[in-house]
Amino acid sequence: MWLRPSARRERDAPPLSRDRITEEAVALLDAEGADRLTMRRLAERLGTGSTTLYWHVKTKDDVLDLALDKIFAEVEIPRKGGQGWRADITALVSGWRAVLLRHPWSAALLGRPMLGPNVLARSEFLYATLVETGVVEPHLTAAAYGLSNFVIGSGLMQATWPDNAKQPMLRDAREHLHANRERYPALAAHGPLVADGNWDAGFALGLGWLLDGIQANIASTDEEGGARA
Amino acid sequence: MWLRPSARRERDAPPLSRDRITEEAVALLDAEGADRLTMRRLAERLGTGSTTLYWHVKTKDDVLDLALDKIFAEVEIPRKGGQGWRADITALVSGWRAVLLRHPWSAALLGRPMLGPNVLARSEFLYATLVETGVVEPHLTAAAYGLSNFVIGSGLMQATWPDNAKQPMLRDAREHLHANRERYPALAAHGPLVADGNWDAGFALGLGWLLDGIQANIASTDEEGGARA
DNA sequence: CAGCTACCGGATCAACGATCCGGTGCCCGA
DNA sequence: TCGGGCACCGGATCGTTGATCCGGTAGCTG
Repeated sequence: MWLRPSARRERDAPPLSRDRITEEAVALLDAEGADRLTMRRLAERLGTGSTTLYWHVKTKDDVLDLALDKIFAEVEIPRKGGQGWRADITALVSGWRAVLLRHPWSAALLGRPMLGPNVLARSEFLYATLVETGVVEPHLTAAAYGLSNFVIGSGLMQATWPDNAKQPMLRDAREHLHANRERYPALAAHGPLVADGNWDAGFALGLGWLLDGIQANIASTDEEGGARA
Repeated sequence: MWLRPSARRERDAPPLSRDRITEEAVALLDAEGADRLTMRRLAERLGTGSTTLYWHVKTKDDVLDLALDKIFAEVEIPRKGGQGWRADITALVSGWRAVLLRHPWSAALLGRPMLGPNVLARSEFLYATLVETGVVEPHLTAAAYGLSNFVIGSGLMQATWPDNAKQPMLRDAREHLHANRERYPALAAHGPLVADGNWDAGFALGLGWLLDGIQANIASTDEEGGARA
C-alpha cells in the first residue's frame, strides 16, 4: 500500500501514448504475425488493461493503420539530384519493398487506404520526381500507380509465399505441381516456385521494364532520343 | 410429424456439398463483403446449422480459399494462336483484373497461397504462352511474376480504394491533401486520387510497358536485335 | 431387421472487439 | 490549503465469432 503508489509511472516510462501503442503494435506484429494481434495481448505487452487502449485509439483498425504507416518511416527518401531520376526511384521503391518484406504482416494490410504522413511523404517524393523528370499526365498517373502496384504486388506475393518460413508447405506445393504435371506442364517444368534470391532479380528486371516504359514517354527533357541510353 | 420427414431433402436440393458451400460463400461475399462472411451466416443462407459446414470443410480459411479459386474460373482462358502472344496475355490479364474488380473482397484475400485448380490453370496458360514465345529463364520468372504482381497490385489498389463506393472518404482524402498542400505539393497538384475510368487507361499503359520489356528480351525470335528497339 | 455410413445440428467453449461506468492521481485556480 | 476538474486507467460485461463435442437421423446393405 505505502510503497505502491505511482510505481507504474516511475518505471513504465511515459503514461502510454498513441506512439507507444503504435510502436508496440509493430513489435507484436513482427513477432507473431497479423492474426495474433489482439487488443488484449497488445495491452498486456504494454502493461495496461485492454480497455485503456481505447482511450488513445478508437478501434483496432486505427492501430493497424498506425502500424502500417509507422513502418513506412523506415523507407529512406533518397536525397534528390544525386544519380538521376531512375536511381532515385529505384532507391525509393527498393527501400519500400525491403520494408514490406521486413514486416511481412504489412502485405496483408495494404488493402486499406494509406493516408498516413509517412506514406504520403513517400508518395510525394515519387510524384515529384516523376513530374520533375518531365512525365506528363496520361503517363504520370500510370507511372506512379504502376510502380506502386508493382511493388505492392511483389511484396504481397513474396511476403505471403512461404519460401523460407513454412518449408513443408512449399514442398507440398511442389509435389502437388509435379504430381499433376500433365495438367500443368509449363508450371511443372519452369515452376513458379522460385528459390530464395531469385525474387530480387525478378523484381529488378520488372522494375527496369517499367522504368524503360516511363522513360520512353518523357516529354520535355528528351536527352536520349526516346529510347534508352 | 407425419409430413415432415425428408422435407428438407426434397426441397433443399442436394444435401449440401463443398460446391454449394463455395457457391454460396461467393454470393455472400459479393453481397456483403469480406468481413461479413461468417460461418453462421453462411450456414443460414444454406438452410443448415453452422456446425454442419465443418463436416464439409475444415476451417473457415478453407471456405475463403475455395471462394477465391472459384472466381478465377470466371477468367476466360484465351484460345491460343489467335492474335499473337501479346494479345493472348493481355486478354488473360485483363480478364483476371476484371474478376478482381468484380469481386472486390478477393483483393484482400490475395495474400494467401493460391494453389486451386482454376488459379493454376490460368498460371499455366501464362507460363506456357511465355515459354512458347521464347522467353527464357532469367526473364521468364520475372515476366510471369511481374505481370501477376502488377495485376494483383492494381486490383488491390483499385478494389480497395473507394472511388465510387465511399465517396465521402474520397472527398475527405482530397481535402486532406489540399489542406496540406505545402507539405505535399506534387500530390496536391497532380493528385493520385484519380477519377473513375482513368484506372483502366493507367493499367493498360503499365501493362504495355511490361510487355515491351518482355518483348525486348525474347531470345529465339530475335526480331529486334537483343538490346532494345 | 441389424448395422453401418454419410450427414446433420443443438449446446457449448474460449477468445475477440468494444462499451459502460466507476475509479485513480495530479494540477491549477481560488 | 483545499477542492474541483481533467487526463488517464481498468474490472466487469455484452454480443459475436470460429471451432468442437456429442448425440442424433436418413437411407442403404447384407
